[in-house]
Amino acid sequence: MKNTSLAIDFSLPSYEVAHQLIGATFTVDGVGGIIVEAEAYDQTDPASHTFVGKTKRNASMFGPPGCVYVYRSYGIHWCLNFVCEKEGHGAGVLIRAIEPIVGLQIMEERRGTKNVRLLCSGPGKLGQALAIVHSYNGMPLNQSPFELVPAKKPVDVISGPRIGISKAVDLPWRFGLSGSPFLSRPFR
DNA sequence: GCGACGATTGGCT
DNA sequence: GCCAATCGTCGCC
Repeated sequence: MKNTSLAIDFSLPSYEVAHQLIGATFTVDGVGGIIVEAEAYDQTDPASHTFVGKTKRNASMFGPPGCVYVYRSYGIHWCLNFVCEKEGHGAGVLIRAIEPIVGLQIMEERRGTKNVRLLCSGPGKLGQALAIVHSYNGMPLNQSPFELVPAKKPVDVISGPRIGISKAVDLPWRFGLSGSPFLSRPFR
């Protein structure tokens, strides 16, 4: 499948947005790179944080599309999502992996490694490398410190089952840049 | 108030 | 491959 989008349309269903995001460049305070892996979630999905309805934690995912949803994972990591579809729908995309491009040295320092493959190859690592903090929760993507630039050329996108979930494990809502060495795990 | 459990990671066997 | 770390959120008593 080819990603042919010229702009990210966050009013689309989350699986469409996740597909469009592959190949886009995303930075926080000028640090980041190319999104190579993302997963879609929505309210009809038992694996989604929003499946149980609106709560204090997931409230921003029921907010306007094009904003971020930040949550704490396993009491340790900060994970980053983009809100999709329509206010009140509870849909979003988890950003799982980025190919590090800009601000490599800063990311190396934050992550404590010089192995570029280990900088952003997972939602928790990415959160640490880009210094995602809870105060970003609900903030719009189209303004500082965020910058999101769609892929300029079509890229090869592959899909498969999502990772680390126990419900709806068969839904192929994980999307990735074909052949990228910067994925959290390979597609098969 | 209390307990179970994660959209994970990194270190050890 | 297995497992501990670590804590906010949610569900139930």
